[in-house]
Amino acid sequence: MKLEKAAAQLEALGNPTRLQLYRILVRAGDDGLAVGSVQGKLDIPSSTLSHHLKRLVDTGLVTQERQATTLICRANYPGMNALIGYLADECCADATCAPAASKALV
Amino acid sequence: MKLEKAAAQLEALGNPTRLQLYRILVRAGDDGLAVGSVQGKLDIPSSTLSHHLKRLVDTGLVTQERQATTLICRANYPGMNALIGYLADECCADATCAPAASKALV
DNA sequence: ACGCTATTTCCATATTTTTCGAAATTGAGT
DNA sequence: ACTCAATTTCGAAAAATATGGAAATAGCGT
Repeated sequence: MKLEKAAAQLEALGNPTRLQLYRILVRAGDDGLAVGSVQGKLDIPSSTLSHHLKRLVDTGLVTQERQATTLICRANYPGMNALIGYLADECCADATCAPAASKALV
Repeated sequence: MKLEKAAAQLEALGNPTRLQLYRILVRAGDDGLAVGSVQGKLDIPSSTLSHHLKRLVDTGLVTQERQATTLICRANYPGMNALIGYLADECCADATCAPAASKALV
């Protein structure tokens, strides 16, 4: 994982609306969720939602798949895990990282 | 961990310069690093560095401690772990999270 | 082809972020 | 008090982001 990519993903998640959006997709699981359904849950204009979604897709945190007229969105778990791995790796490079939490990631 | 706080921390790390800065502090370990030393490694103007550092401190990812005229900066490991925990928690809320990695965090 | 629904793109604006020189501040040490 | 070094604050300009209305597009079903 390159620093630039990690930063882009972190920035993508670093917006309350997008973090909430991502969380909704995570909750939806493997079935994913149509853009319209997400919109219903977030109650924001479709154009705004589309912009945020694009950001998440572009950074590799979300994938999309067409099903007829609707677009199914899914959280990209491996992508998130790579990011978490990157952070944990940084965090524990020094081994003084307090909790055993991220060590389990190694 | 509240969504707002998580988003603020993610946004703070979501800037290449700040992520690099944070990484430098992580590498420095418990001894921490003076602002001036960090500046030497990053080669950016002090005022710019100060702004970035403030952002990391404000979001709780970095702590600072005065030692005479120099300010020692340290990565806040527990803070980072809380963030990683939050992300992992989100990621695995659905249990379809592919790798076993973040499961170990629970 | 037409109509319908879902979603995106275009465009424009308000806000926030990034950047950094210059000036101010802080805290020894003398 | 004075000076030097370290760091922050001020002020300001350029760039990026966030937001959303309106128009365009895509893809069925008829």
